Amino acid sequence: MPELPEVQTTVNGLKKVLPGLKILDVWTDLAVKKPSLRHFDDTIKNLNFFNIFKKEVIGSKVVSAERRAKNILINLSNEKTILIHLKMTGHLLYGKYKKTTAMAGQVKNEWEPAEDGPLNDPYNRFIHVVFSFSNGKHLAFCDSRKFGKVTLIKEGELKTTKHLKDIGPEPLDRNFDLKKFKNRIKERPTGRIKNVLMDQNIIAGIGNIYSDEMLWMSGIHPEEKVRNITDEKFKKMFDAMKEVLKKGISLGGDSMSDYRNILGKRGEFQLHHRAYQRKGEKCSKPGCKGVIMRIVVGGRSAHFCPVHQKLWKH
DNA sequence: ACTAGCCCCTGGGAGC
DNA sequence: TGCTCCCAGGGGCTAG
Repeated sequence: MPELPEVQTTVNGLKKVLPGLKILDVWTDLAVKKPSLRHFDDTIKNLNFFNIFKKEVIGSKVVSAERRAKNILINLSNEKTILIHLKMTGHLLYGKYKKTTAMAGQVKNEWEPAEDGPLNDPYNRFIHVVFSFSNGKHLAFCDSRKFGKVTLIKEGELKTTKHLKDIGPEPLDRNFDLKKFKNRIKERPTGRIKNVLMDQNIIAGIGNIYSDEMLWMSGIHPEEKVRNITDEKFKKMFDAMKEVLKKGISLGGDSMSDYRNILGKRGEFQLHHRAYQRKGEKCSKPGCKGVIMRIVVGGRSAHFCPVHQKLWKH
């Protein structure tokens, strides 16, 4: 599940390869397959709008790439920005692709990695959008469940677009200190901490994996009400948040599921899970005798240790 | 303010 | 081998 560390890993890769490249073409299969181009969001919801998108980006150069929350922003020389949200199963792949057009009498119109392209991993085969660049390489948007979105943001609308305007502060910003963290979280005093941490409008970029991990580390039950959390616990949770997100980035993200970096390679954070997807396993906290369990919180699975992550008692 | 529930979507795993 | 059923979940949405 792409969360902040996975999106950052992708953006770190894009920063190295995209700036200066001119976009020559854009292809999608979403135009010919039902249910059309919902992936291109409001402004680009049908083929006509995809053609507008194409017209807007072809011929411009990539200036820079950045991350905001779980969104990838690719800034273009025409002062527009391509916004990509990977949602659950999306990732971007950079390298050489070849287009296959015909097979067994049927018109096929798909792309596959060339030998020197991104790794031909089974999870890298769901290609739905391909950008072609002036250096002969491609950027492919791969997304098995097709939840991801591609949008074009016009000049001056980055601050006001609905995709970004309500997003909370970046947890790894130097300026984002314990006091600000606490104030943001406490805006939802009756909320359950797991839900509040994953609310993008409170803090940006945290999803199911990293919220489970930071709560495990700080010894807080995922259903704990925010108003019950002590200052001491806030400090632990804040430190755990920074640690776990930085660790995720340094390990190249989490590839327990289908996330891959832009070269098609796995990250390694999944090898360091303490809670997420460890239901039934012994808690790895030294001295703790708990067994990790799974419950549903806010419609999402939450994994935690019932021994060292107890609910506050009244 | 908050929650539950539904929806988008489809590969993969379990069960038969 | 192949069928059916269920699950995963980010985020948008509605209804309560």
